[in-house]
Amino acid sequence: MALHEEAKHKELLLAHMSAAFPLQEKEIKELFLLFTERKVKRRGFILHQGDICKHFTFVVSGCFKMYAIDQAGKEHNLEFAAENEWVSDLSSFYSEKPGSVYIEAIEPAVILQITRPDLIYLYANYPKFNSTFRIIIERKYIELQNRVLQNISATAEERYVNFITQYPALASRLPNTQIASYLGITSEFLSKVRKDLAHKR
Amino acid sequence: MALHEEAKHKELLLAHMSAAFPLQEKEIKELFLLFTERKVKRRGFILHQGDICKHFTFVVSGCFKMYAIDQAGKEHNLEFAAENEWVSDLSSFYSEKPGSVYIEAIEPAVILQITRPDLIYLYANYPKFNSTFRIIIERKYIELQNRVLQNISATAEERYVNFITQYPALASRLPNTQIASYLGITSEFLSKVRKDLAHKR
DNA sequence: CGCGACGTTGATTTGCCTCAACGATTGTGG
DNA sequence: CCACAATCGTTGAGGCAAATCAACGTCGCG
Repeated sequence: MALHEEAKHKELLLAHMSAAFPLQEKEIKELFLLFTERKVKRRGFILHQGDICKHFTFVVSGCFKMYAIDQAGKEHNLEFAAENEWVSDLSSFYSEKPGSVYIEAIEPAVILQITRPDLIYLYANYPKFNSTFRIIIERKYIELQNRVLQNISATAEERYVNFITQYPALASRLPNTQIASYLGITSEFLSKVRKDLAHKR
Repeated sequence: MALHEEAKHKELLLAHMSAAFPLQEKEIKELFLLFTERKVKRRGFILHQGDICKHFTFVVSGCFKMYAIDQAGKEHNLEFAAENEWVSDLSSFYSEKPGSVYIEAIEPAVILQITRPDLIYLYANYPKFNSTFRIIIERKYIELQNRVLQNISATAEERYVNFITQYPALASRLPNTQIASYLGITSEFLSKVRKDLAHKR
């Protein structure tokens, strides 16, 4: 991979990170130094169940799913992460204990990763990163809370319509099986829901 | 209310806030200055649907529920918050737009609140508070993620057992109707679930 | 004391799952 | 690049989990 490509990818990260709180030259330099680029093939894993999550990951291109597998062997999608999004098993990352989820590429992907010690170094030496990551988490928290509300109050059809409305880009590139798993329904039932919706117009 | 009582309450806040990152004298002084104590009666609201959420709230004693009401008029509990927990409609608090949830006291409560401008002042002048609140949100995020996983993968019975196991103190002081609303099931069905569980032993 | 919230039960209905089967895509290894 | 395999989307029959509606006794609070 050409070096200038990696530079371009880090520019994407920079644009994302400086949106809320613009970074200074020194901070940018550290940022570029501490994030490492990595390519991941389709079906490649960046985290297995039982692993300790060692990286905080920014997705440059491609798409990931984070999921758990239940006793019956079924996958349950907790989260998708495409370009310009963050993905990691926060629970394992901060506790440094083995986690219970998988993170797998749905499409070939390019990512930028930082390790826990390096992130802590950033937090300690450049307080601004505390604000930046605080806001990143806050946004994700608000998203999750809306999802919980949907889960406890809406029907499968309502959740599906909400999903394709809220994430049209994701909806068009993901197989319906993955969306069904995210919504907490079977793919067969999603198929029926889609049929009913098509019939309504 | 005696002043020394308010002081005791703020000590509770301080203990909570300095657990991860110990605070210095100057920071503690500001903390005590910017948080305001308030008493709330049972059934009292600290936030109505349509209001802009102006405060970040720390619960000293008592218990709150945060919920939304759907088109059919039914309540759906998003969150409980008892002693030593935080509650606020983050979405509205940060966007400064009207929110869609209620926050209501289930028990008579004492709270400590900080306004958005004062919190931003803290963030700007004492970077440590960014770390502190980042961690508070991270913990809540991890909790929420586990809840989503439960919602999309577990039965009502499993979710109930998990709830009383994970939050025994809450489970014993909340009416079952409120727990049912939190779990996303009807109170009638929760009653049946409890009967089945009792029968199992 | 009386009223409203609470917990429970039963009958019925509905939303969603399970299992099985099928063509249509898609991706991949040879 | 093709051929085969795997995944995907869909349909249908049957079953189960959970909602709905109605009714009732209890309890705590005002």
